[in-house]
Amino acid sequence: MAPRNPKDTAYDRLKTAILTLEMRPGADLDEARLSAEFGLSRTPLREVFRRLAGEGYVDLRQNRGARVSEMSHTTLRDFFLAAPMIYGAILRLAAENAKPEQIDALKATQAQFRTALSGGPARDRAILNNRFHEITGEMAGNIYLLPSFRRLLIDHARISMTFYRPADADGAQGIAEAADQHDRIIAAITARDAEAAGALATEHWNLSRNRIESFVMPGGLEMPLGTLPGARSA
Amino acid sequence: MAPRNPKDTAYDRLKTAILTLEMRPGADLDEARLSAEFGLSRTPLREVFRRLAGEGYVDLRQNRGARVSEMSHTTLRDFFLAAPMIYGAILRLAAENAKPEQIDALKATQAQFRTALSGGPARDRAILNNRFHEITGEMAGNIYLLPSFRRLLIDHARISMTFYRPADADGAQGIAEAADQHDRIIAAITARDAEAAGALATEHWNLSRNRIESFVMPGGLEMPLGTLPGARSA
DNA sequence: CATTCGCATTTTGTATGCAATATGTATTTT
DNA sequence: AAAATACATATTGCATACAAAATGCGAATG
Repeated sequence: MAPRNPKDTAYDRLKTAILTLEMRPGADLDEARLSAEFGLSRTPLREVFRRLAGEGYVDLRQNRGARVSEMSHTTLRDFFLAAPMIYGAILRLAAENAKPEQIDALKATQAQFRTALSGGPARDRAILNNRFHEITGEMAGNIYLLPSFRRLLIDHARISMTFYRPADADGAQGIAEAADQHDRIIAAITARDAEAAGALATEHWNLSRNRIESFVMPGGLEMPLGTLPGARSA
Repeated sequence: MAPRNPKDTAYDRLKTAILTLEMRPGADLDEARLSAEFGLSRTPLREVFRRLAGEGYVDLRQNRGARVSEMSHTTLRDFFLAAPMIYGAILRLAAENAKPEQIDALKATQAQFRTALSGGPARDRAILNNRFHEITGEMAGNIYLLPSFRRLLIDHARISMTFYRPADADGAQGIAEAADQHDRIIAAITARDAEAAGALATEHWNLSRNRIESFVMPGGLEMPLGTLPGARSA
């Protein structure tokens, strides 16, 4: 879990920073600054950028710096088109193929996630939720589905950060519900029940979508129009 | 289409070599030899390797060379699990979102493909078929589906190379059928008929799978068992 | 006063040399 | 003779120096 060499450290730190929105979409990555920060020369750092680019964390532009990959309205739409299908497939396959040690890892991560729910920082919640889903991807073990799945998880983490933040009552409710779904997912996988797992994927995404919808399209502020100067007050 | 700088040239040549099986799965890429061949130093070539690795063309191993990504029985199974779903989604979205100039590009590629069918080398057929599907991916324009779709196309090209080779009668028949399906795909996309496009995806994969099945599991050679020494001939 | 052009500065890209790691081979040891 | 080990060779990884490209700024011009 703890990478020794500075290169893997740089990779991990950048990855985490991007997932938690510590580095905002569109922000550019300064080779000089970061190589100094991680105590490593530009050459290996640039290789880390290439790797991150391949996985969808950053975008590279010719003769221009690397940038944290963007998120737009379009991507949000595309996201909810692709996510249920891919995640449904992943969970089905996870239920069919999960190895015992992977199930143990999933349970351990879920335990940590629950701990983070009661008191940890939003950052930890998002990272542990991400890790939970990463493991389901490993369980499925289909190398053709993983690239898209991993790409989805990146933006899922970033979108989630909005509602893993200091939560209002509704937000906390949603998070608790998500945690319960995780438990049911673990149960379905343990029971090798592909059907149930697939159904849970849909459920899990519906919850996510509802939370995001209410975030993107809030109820509307209840404020009267201002009165024009010269107009008579009622 | 023609990349100027040696870096893009290296990227393109390696990509093509891998897709056409000119570089076999598992073959290792010699930094020294290739950098000499492409007339560029090891540093940028290593960056090309990172890029190719991110897209699934090669695998990188710590302190070991880069290798052309492997294909096994397992991957073939995973392939046919994932392909119909992803490709179905891609073609649906392509029908919904294709832009006129993309449709033109698709038609142009299909024309070239047909030309290559009558007389061109197997290599060209595979590359043009690959290009055809790449364009449908661009039409769909969903950044979350593309990573898996592109990964599938790599192995699709490599698997296809087996039956785009000097074809027997059955093989030629299959290729002609595939070309016809391409035309129907173009028609569905032009008509913005997502349903038809999705159905054609399934059809297209069934054809592929049948061809591969008959290649992987051939009819069986009709040869009698050899007689044991000392056994009496009938 | 806005715009454009040229120059200085910053940033990205590439080459090379050296360090670290892996690989192959010959020698020694049992 | 087989196995293990030490050494030589080859290959990969990293840092630095230099080249090329982009950016920002100021001056000149309309």
